[in-house]
Amino acid sequence: MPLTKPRPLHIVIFAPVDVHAFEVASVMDAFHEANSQAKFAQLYKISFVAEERDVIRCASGLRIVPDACIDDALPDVDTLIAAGSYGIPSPPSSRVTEWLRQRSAKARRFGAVCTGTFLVGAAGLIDGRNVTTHWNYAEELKSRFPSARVDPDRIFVRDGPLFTSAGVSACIDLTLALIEEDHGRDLAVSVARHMVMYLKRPGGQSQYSAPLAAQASTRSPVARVQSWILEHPEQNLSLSALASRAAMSPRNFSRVFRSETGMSPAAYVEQVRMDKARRLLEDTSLTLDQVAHQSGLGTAASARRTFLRRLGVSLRDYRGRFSSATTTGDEA
DNA sequence: TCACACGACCGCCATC
DNA sequence: AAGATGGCGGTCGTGT
Repeated sequence: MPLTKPRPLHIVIFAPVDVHAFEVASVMDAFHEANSQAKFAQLYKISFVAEERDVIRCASGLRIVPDACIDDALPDVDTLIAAGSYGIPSPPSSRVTEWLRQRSAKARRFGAVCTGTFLVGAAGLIDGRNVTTHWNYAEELKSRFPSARVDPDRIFVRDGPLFTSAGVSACIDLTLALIEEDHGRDLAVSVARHMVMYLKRPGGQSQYSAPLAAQASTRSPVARVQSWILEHPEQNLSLSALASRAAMSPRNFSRVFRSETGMSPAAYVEQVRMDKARRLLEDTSLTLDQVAHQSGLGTAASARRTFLRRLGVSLRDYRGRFSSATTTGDEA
């Protein structure tokens, strides 16, 4: 019976007319770098989509060919990203706004980089939401979408499943944050290093992307607890324990955590523990019981259940498949 | 494999 | 008055 690899997350990048080539390329490069850095298979499948199948002329004059157009079937979209154009994008066609609405509704998360926020806005997806965009167009965004809460000082804003980023190079910060959210801090650091980027930008707190901000000590109680979880996955991380660490009631902590991170405390804890366990399996020769304990997944038996549920493989099979000691060289 | 126990989540309402 | 917070209880998922 063939082993089930973790299924790659399908990233779909939509480009408008006069797109900033840098934004498309850097987002794709960062996800591609994550694939290269990972020792196992493919973490991300990336599709570049435009309204039509024709070659796109970017604002700079660079010409690129879309993988697909919006009429094509795109199975299992995990993350939908609308790229920005040079200046404020002209209002998208109703085909595009309808496509954005339908795709974002099915995606796990969606959003925009730079002035791409105008596109998701035109699709009605930022009403009542916290968003950002290129600082130069923040006022215009506010006037066009008065119900959206626009914060022009942020590099990256997350509001539930919706994410938006500031201009141009901030889309790399956004991508690093998404990678960290999916696969943990170590991979995000590694990708940032290879792209010669700061994982955490120097400067004010407001510049930090949301998941990365968990590193900072002066952030919200939730961010501090996230940081604690990352450093102590083996400890008691029950809802009540986390809530008391944040000096909140369990009910309120649960509520605030979800509103800030888009996921429940337990889901976040499990993701962090899985990430730790995967690294231990890949990089060490600890016994399965030791891996389970050190990652906070309990016993080898309970960790096995978690692995089967999340990845479809047992710990033993995962190590056999992905451990650096047994890498067969066929990953690509 | 099944039943039971427990914890997490979340809607609802009260309170601050 | 309105938003933030906390408690209760029903439901669901998971571990033993």
